[in-house]
Amino acid sequence: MAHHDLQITSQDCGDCPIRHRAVCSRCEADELAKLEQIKFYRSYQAGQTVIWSGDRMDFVASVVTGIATLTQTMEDGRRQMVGLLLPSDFVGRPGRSTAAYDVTATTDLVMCCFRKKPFEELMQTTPHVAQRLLEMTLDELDAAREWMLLLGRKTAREKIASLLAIIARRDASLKPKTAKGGIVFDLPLTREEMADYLGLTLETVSRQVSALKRDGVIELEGKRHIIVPDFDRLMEETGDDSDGGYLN
Amino acid sequence: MAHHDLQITSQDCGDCPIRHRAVCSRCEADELAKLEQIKFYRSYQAGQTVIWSGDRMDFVASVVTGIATLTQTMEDGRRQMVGLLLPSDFVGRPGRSTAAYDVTATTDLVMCCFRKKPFEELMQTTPHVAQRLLEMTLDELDAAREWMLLLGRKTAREKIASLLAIIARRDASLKPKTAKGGIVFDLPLTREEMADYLGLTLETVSRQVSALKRDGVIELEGKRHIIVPDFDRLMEETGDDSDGGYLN
DNA sequence: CTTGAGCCTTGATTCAGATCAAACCGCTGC
DNA sequence: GCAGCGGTTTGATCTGAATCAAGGCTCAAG
Repeated sequence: MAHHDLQITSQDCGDCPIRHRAVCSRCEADELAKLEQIKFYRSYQAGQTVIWSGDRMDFVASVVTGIATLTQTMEDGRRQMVGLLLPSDFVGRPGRSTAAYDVTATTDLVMCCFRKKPFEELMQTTPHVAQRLLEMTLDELDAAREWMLLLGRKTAREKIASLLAIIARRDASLKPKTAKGGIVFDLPLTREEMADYLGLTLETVSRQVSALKRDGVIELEGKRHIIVPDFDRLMEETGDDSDGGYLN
Repeated sequence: MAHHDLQITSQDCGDCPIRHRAVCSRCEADELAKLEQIKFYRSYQAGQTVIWSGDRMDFVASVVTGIATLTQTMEDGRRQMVGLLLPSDFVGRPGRSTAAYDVTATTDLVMCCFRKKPFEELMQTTPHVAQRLLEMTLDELDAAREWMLLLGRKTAREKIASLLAIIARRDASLKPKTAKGGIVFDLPLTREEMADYLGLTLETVSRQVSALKRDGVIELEGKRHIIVPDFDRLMEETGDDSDGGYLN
């Protein structure tokens, strides 16, 4: 309801950290100029709700920095995360006027927003935005289907290992290049959020993280900082095919 | 490997049963003519595999009649269905050269195929195909997220009720209009396929179907023919919000 | 009419993960 | 210094669905 969002000094798209990955990545200079005219930034603090499911939503947006989650909640409170939004990911759906999911900032978050109407018009006239959005949506659909296999058929231990592998990979693709021979990253999620992601309880998440630590698959520094001494070993624990099969 | 597909007499797009729902639904006469030039039909018998995951796939296609499934399989044989393809649904991904999932015909199946190269070129030149494909992909993504809630958080009974409701609804939207006061349809899936859809075992599926029957939520005629005397009652069993919330 | 294959149901038992319960850790604010 | 709180761990117990194991139904082929 109330927006606690801060206005941010407008920024040049040329300097944007997600310029080459987001929905605008295919745009030529003239298209970018048009986008720049209708864009505005919003910031949210960690823990804040960006939108509630069912609320009117008159903008679409890209995550610039920080992490947000998409969740669905049943009447009795059971929750399932259905999307984990990292920088460059897209929020909202052209052609839909209300939000279908709760969107929550899990870290401090900056989003680059476009009012929906102008954005939709722009999609009609500049094919590069629509093209890129289709590509991103297809990628998300693939990710959702991978996630369905995890939810439907994997054991608790495999689920945890899979989530760690996913975060490690995504993290690696954002960071320039970390020291080799041991992947290191911070969990951006609480145990409860991990549980909502994986379709488990937070107690089971905690137990299985401890078990992976006990078995030497991971090391912990504090509760959030993860060290993976042997990534292949972690991959074995995910239950996935060894050959990731990420061919085009 | 071997294709047991039959060639079908070419058909006029104007008479096509999915003309107004498939990826071609937005096309003008001239665009349709171009599509018509590169299309060809393929038929598969119930049970046949259309494509294996990892296989080269040089076409994309629409389901014209019949039902197909998308499934993922783990090395040890655990299977999860990740897509249920009804008439007008789209198969394949522009810009990808190998199949990501197993595609199987669960009933006799006719697909309208387009060679990938020409289809991709056509997408560049005729915006209506790309637009419609984006819309369909976004719909699929929403369905996948609904499915994730089901897999992660619903009980076996709720899963069965949800699947029956989904099939009933999809069925109703294809058929012109059935007699009111009691929805009636045939299950297009075996118990095992239902289990693969829901992340359950076939025994649990069988037990819960029996339980819903015992409790009067559904009636059975044979093993596949379902009668739903009170659709609201079935909806209560799904665990979903009563107000479907399907506002645009 | 019998046989067998595919599909389905039902029962007995087991077990992975949920639930219930307690306590711990690392903060922040006083 | 310590009270309080959010996040986390760990233990004990329970339970829903998996697993293991028979049979049953239907239909097609012999």
